[in-house]
Amino acid sequence: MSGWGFPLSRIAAHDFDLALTLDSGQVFHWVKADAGFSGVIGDVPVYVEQRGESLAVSKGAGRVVRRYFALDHPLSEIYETFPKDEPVTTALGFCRGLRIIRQPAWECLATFITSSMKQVAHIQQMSHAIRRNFGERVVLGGAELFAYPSAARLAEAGEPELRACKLGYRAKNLLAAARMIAAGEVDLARIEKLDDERAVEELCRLPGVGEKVANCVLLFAYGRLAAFPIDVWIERVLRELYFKRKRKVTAKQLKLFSQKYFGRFGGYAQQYLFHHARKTRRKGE
DNA sequence: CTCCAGGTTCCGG
DNA sequence: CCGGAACATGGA
Repeated sequence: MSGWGFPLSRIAAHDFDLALTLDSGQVFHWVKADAGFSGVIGDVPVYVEQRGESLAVSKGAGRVVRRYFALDHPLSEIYETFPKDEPVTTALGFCRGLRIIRQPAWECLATFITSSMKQVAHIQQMSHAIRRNFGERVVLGGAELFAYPSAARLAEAGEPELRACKLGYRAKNLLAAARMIAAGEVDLARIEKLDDERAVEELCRLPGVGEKVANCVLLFAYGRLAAFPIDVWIERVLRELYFKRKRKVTAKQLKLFSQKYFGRFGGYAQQYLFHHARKTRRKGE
């Protein structure tokens, strides 16, 4: 039993760091609760708590949790494919146990549409506001949680209601994207069948989705572990650590370099470099 | 107050 | 293809 009076069950979780994973900027709605975290996976309210090499999870959620947190990813095999250079080695030492999770495609996509030019803290606020205002309310023990609203649900919202969630100019994009998905103009299930390049192209048909967001979705929702999103942090890392004394380095060059240099699990390397940079960089530098 | 944040889009070289 | 600018909002 947990402190809030719902039953727990235990599942094995080797090479997994729950807190690290939830703090790595992949997903934005989990909250600390008791000795663990509570959140919603799809429409299932879940409590998760790390206990060494296993997890205590709210009863019945074991299978969903295993899949969501990608406990089947072969981390040691993935680490072996990493380039043996200083930046990646340092990031790996900092991030061991961080897993690339498998989020439901729509909520991942929608959340990253709202992420542009926003700090993680603010993305969290927007995610919570959208869930609270439009999402299905679910209950776990005494606590109430909210699922992410479907595309169809958001499609019938008004732009002012979305702006009330502090989305700013992103409201228009999220609304338009929700309408296209709800209308079947873009089919997220079909993305599964496309190769990475085609999938990015298809996702980029949605307003507010460019290459960076599309790659985040491939990586964090579709399990395309080679996808390598290049945001401001990773761009800095690449420029400063891999192109140290180069005059002009274009976006195209950064993309080509990262795709061939980091290999078939480049997404993992990217996430480790990102998280390490974000957590260790002081503002003056 | 200023700076900047897990960008995208549009526009002129 | 490349560099700039506009676009909202709130932490730091």
